[in-house]
Amino acid sequence: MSQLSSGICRRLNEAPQEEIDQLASGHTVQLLSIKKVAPTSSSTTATDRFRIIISDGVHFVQAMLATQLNDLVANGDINKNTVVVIDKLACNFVQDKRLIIILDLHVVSRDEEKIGAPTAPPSTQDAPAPAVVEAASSSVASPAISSSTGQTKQPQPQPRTGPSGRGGRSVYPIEGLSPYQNNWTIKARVTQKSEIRTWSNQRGEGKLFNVTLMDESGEIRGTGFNAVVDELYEKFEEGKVYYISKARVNLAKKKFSNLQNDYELSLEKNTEVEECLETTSVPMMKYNFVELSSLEKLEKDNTCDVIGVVKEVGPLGEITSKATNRTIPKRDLTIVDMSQYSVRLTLWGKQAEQFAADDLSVVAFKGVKVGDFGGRTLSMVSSSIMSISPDIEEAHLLRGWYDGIGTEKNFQSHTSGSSGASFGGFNRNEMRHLSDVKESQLGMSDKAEFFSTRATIMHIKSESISYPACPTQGCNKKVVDLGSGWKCEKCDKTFERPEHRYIMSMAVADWSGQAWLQGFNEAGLAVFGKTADEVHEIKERNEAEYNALMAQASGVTFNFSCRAKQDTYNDQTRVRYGISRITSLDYREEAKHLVDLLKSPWAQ
DNA sequence: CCCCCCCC
Repeated sequence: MSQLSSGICRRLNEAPQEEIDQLASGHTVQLLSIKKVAPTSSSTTATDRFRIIISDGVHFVQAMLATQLNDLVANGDINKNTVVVIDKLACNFVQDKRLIIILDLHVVSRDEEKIGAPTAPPSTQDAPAPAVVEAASSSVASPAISSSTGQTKQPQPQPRTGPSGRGGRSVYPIEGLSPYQNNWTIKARVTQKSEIRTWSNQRGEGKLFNVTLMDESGEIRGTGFNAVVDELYEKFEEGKVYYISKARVNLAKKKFSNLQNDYELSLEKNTEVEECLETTSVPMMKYNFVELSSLEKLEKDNTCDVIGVVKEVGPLGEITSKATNRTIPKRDLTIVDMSQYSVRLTLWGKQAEQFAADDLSVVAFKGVKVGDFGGRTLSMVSSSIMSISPDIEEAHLLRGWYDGIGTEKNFQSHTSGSSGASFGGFNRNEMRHLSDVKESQLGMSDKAEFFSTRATIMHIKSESISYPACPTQGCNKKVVDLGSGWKCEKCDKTFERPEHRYIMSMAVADWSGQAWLQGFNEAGLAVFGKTADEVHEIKERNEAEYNALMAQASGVTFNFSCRAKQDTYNDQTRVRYGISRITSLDYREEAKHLVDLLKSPWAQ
């Protein structure tokens, strides 16, 4: 049986604020209960908070587990009756309550019985009872603590203990900040500082910037508006540590940040910021990594932290923003992790241009945004941080795994899904035979369904394979021949000549059956190797040559990604299969896939 | 008080 540090619970409950620091570590306690407190947002584990009742065998008190220790609960490392040594804690005085936060601990033993018959410590006039933090939205902490003895405690009046810590400052852990307290100072590292951004909408206009502030207990986002931008923007430097006080604590909007904090700071005109040169106790960066396999559980537009091996570095490209018409450099990376998933991650601007990691580097990303194009994608945003080969445990683990066995692995991509067209590589997991597509009635429900298939073109309806389209980039609407020119109703413009685009219907077959697929411009280009304009011109000029072209296209095999969807035409409802992607067979890839199949568990 | 972050 373990020896507990009897007396510590009572002391934690009674010690004045300035003495708590001396109680901060080395105590052996038993965890009587670990309970998740009401989460503030739906399903993410990132925001879970655990309330723990710790016992010294005589008394028990409540504490919160710092969120960076949540894994201990998730992994089952700590449990009811686990005996641990608290290596670090912080106590935080909130109005008439005190809030104990366990910052670090290690397990002494697990399979223990409950030790002793601990009771709630006697209440004292001088010491506030431990706070119960229910959730971000609770405006008043619950006065009750649950316990095996069924006792409850009433909140005690809060004695105003004087500020402690360096130079008369009361340094609070970020984790303990809440709107219900003033006179705090945090000591935090700026891990990220945004550009100054301006906005203009119905409610007005202005400018702002964000910083991410971090200490050993947690992190919080700070925002400064307008005049505060002028005041503080230059003062903050990424990587430096500051004492910050007199900022307002507001509820955070979770959708726009994955920081583990229910609150954020509004930096005000009178907010005090002073650089602190003693920085050793403040860690450099905090991550809350999610596995790539679990990205589908996150909603679009959430942000997350991921760490992966950069398996592919795409070429530098650029896109033209539809909203602003500006061109923006971009580069796609494909990253993979130990969950054996891969995902595309897009870099923008300078980061896209200057990306220069070695092949197969481990790269950590903080605060990247989740997209749902063809499944799941990730994108850097202004508040994201990319760190190449970071010196952190997760990076070393991943490095070792990848170099050891990861190289040989196949990675599942996030490109199936039912949310959009297929992207990138051909998705073999959605591979169906044509008979299977029909038998399983894909597309017979109300929503579109997606599948891939390898099939051979048997016949192309050759009477009409293209239409005259508007040449405006991205319009593609059919234009009307006015005799004097071609008019686009949508663009309200007349053009000297149209740009033909493919629209074709073709019969394809595999060993199991056949189907009619609808193909558009991309499909025509792949099948004929010519633009629709060129083929149109051939058709006008030389019927025999056109027919030869059609004949040539038959008998060729492609991989198709298709969208199956019901539609009704002339009172007849049927499923149509649209080609969303078509690729020529790459025999090397096909053979590799066959080898993978042979190696897969169900082939053994 | 922002929360846009672009394209397929």
